[in-house]
Order: sequence, then structure tokens, then C-alpha cells
Amino acid sequence: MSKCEQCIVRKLNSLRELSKEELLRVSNCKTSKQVKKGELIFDEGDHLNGVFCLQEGICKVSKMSANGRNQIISLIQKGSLLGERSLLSEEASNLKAIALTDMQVCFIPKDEIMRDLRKNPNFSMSVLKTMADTLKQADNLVVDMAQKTTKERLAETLLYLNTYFYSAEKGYIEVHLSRKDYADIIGAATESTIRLLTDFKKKGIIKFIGKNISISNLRELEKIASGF
Amino acid sequence: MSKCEQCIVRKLNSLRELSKEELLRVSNCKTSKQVKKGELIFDEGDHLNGVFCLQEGICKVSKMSANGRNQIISLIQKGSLLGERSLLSEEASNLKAIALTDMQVCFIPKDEIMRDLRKNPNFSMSVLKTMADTLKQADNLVVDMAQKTTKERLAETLLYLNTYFYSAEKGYIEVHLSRKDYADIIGAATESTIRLLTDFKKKGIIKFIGKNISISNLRELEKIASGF
DNA sequence: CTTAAAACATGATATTTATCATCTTTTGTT
DNA sequence: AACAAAAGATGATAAATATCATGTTTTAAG
Repeated sequence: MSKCEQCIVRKLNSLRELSKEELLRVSNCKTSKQVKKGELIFDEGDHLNGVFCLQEGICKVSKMSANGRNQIISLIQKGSLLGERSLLSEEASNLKAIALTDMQVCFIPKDEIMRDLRKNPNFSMSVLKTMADTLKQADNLVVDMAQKTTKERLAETLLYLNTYFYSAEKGYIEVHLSRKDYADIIGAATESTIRLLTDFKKKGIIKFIGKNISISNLRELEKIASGF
Repeated sequence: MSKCEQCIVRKLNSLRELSKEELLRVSNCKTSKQVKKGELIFDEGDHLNGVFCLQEGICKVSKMSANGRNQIISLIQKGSLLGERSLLSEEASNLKAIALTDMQVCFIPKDEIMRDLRKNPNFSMSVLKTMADTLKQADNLVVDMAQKTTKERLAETLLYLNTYFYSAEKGYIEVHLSRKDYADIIGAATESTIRLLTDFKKKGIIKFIGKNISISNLRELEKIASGF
């Protein structure tokens, strides 16, 4: 199994704050596994007892609502930690994570991380800062969900995907989301979402063939996202 | 000025983890002030440089959306800390806090808290845990906003208020929110919100005279909140 | 390659919600 | 007490969105 010290990905998250010795211990107790596209990483109700460090790939994090519909809260890519909250509360996970691409995922047991959190202030401060950022994003998401129309939310989602997942080489957004995934992100019915996408396409704002989507008129999409 | 060591309220938040000496230092650098109902505690864009510890009263925390509408993210009551995120990022506040009742508020400068966060693992772990909880709540709120109808959200809001702010003595929910506040919580138009409240009243689910609201049929409200 | 299942798409319609207009009631100020 | 301003209320209407029905295309499994 590869060693954390040599892992470039850890530079992208709070683990960068760990000392050589701490990292060595983490390296010795971590497990690593392959997750295929579409597979479950963890489910709502699971007791995680550790955090995931995403080596490669992208996953969607979602939550079931009472009425049985799924809401995608965020997309997480390689370099991020996942499941930090399980460290801090004894509760089961309130979220579910599913791979959107083939993935390489490391799992670090709770005990090891907890020890570092208590011993290494730089590490705990970094985790705190990350959570603060996530919280800020969540607040923004709440406002968007509460006040924007589905059209505005879809425009915003496309802009977001374009920023983080556009491949210049391929000429389109690299994450392949189903129409239902898009619907689950913006919190709309799948049919409504399809209609909106078709509408954007007809107006020359986006192009798509199947799941390969690209933006043709960025300015216009930005206008729509911000409500004109 | 009163001393933190003798303050009962601190027992309710992460400050409970501070040692006597740490608390003494906090006590010596904190400032305390009275905030009248309706007054601003801090605004979006303010650089806080510290946290607020709420001694007495309730405030609403909100955020302006791009289209100029206000969204109330949460209600915070005495015993809570407010503005922790300002400690962890250099950014200006993305939220605004306004008093819903007369309040007594302490302000603790950033530097003092930061020092304790780094030196006292129990304290930083407690802050981490609080943020994790807040984050979980935020995720739940996102799902509600995205997938519930305005009626369901209003029902849920009333249930929440009833849980945390019902006064058996007075016989109604003690926080006095305007119809616009309710609208800003559920993310709906004020007129729609009034119609929903009137509808609940007509159906005998709630009673109200002005801003004094009480729940008559809890079971029914719970049904509505969960979408039947 | 065939076939069934899943995903995508679109029309028709119903429901939900916002907006605009107007009126009434309450609140706070002089 | 008188009055203006704010908050609350309600009707009429328009706009946004969901739902149901159905057909087409794509995908995956044998």
C-alpha cells in the first residue's frame, strides 16, 4: 500500500498540517480501496468511525428527504476529506456518498485522527477553517434554494460545474450527471429540469449531446443565474 | 463589569471548556453591551474580529440574496456563541444579526479566543463539535428548502418555534416574529405566508392574535410538516 | 445482435406560488 | 386624541413548477 508521506493529494487538505511522525502513523493504519462509478461509499445511517481521503475521482453527497426524494448537497473531488463530522459526533451519518467516477479512496480510522486533532493545533485549526468554509457554502446554498427559481439554480449549477469540471481537452464538462442528478441538485422535478436544459439549448446558451454538456454563452448564463 | 467566571450562560457553550486562568483572561478583555429589540448586532460585510456570547435574548441571523430579498438562516438564543466563523477566516461576515428581543451581548476579541483554541484541545474540540452540528442543521435546511412546499416549511417552522420558544405561562410562542420574518424564514412571499397562517388558523391548527401564536393541533401540524 | 430496462423527452394539465392592487388594522409619534 | 406609517389581510391574476401520460432514445445484459 502506498504511503501517505508520498501522496500528493494530502497537500490539498488539512492532512498537510501533520508532522512526519503523525503522517507515518496515519499511513500505517489507513486502508485504501477502489470504488467503481455508481458504487456507494457510505450511506445515511452508517457509523463511519473515520474519515475518507479522496485520492482520485468525484463523488456526490446527498440526503434523502422525508418525502422520499433525494437531494444532492455537494460534489466532492479528489484531494478532499469526507466524513469529518463523524469524528466529532457519535451519531450516524446523515449523508450518503456515491461515486460519480471510478475512485481511489483512503480510509483513516477515527482514533488516529482524533489523537492528531488534540495534539496538533495546526491540524485542528485547519479542520476548523475547512468546516467554517463548508458552513458558509451551506448558508449560501440555503439562500439559493429558498429564493432562486429553478432556472436560476440550474444556471448556477452549470456555472459551478463549468468552473470545477470543464475539460478544455474534451470540450465539455467532465462529470457525467444524469438529468435526475441535475434535478436532485437544484431540487426540481426531472421533467422540469429536462425542459430547462432543452430551453437553454434552444436559446444557444449551452450545447449538449447526451451527458456531455458545454456552455456556449457564459455571459448569458451568468445573467440568468443572478436573476438578470 | 460582571465576570465570566460567574456567568451561568457560558456553561451552555464551548467556553465551558476553558480553565479558570483562561476564563479570567477572557473576562478581562471582553466588552459587554445592551442591544435593543430591532437593533443590529453586526451586518454583512462587517469585519468582526471576535465572537459574541449571548447573555440574554434572541436574535435572527440572515443573509441578503442577490435579488435583494432577505433570508433568515437561524434564530440564536442566549447561551450561544455567534460569529465563530470570523475567527477562522479573514473574510468579512457573510451574515447579519438583528436582535428580536432586548439583549445583553458580550464581545470577546479574536486574539484571546484564538490563543485558547490553539492551547486548549478541549475547547477547540468543543468548537469543532458545535460547528459540525451547525453544519448538519444547515444540510437539513438545504433539503427542506429544496424539496418542501411553503406550507410544509411553515408548519416545520412553527413546530421549531414551539419547541424552543413556547411559554407555558403566557400560552403562546414567545418570540415575536412579523409576518415578513416568517416569510423570510420559509423563503416565501409575505402575502403567501399570511395566507398560509390564516389557512392554518381557519382549520383550527393554530391560534393567533397579532404576533402571539400558539399551536392548537400539534399532531396535524406535524403531519403537514412531514408532507402527510 | 437482440432485447429489456433505464434514461431522456415532450405534451397536457393541475397545483403551487408570486405579484399587483387595495383595504383594514395596529403601532408609534407628536 | 390625532395622524401617519407600518404591518396585516385579502382578492384577482399571472407565472412557475409538478404531475401524469406517453413516446423515443440510449444503455446494459445476455
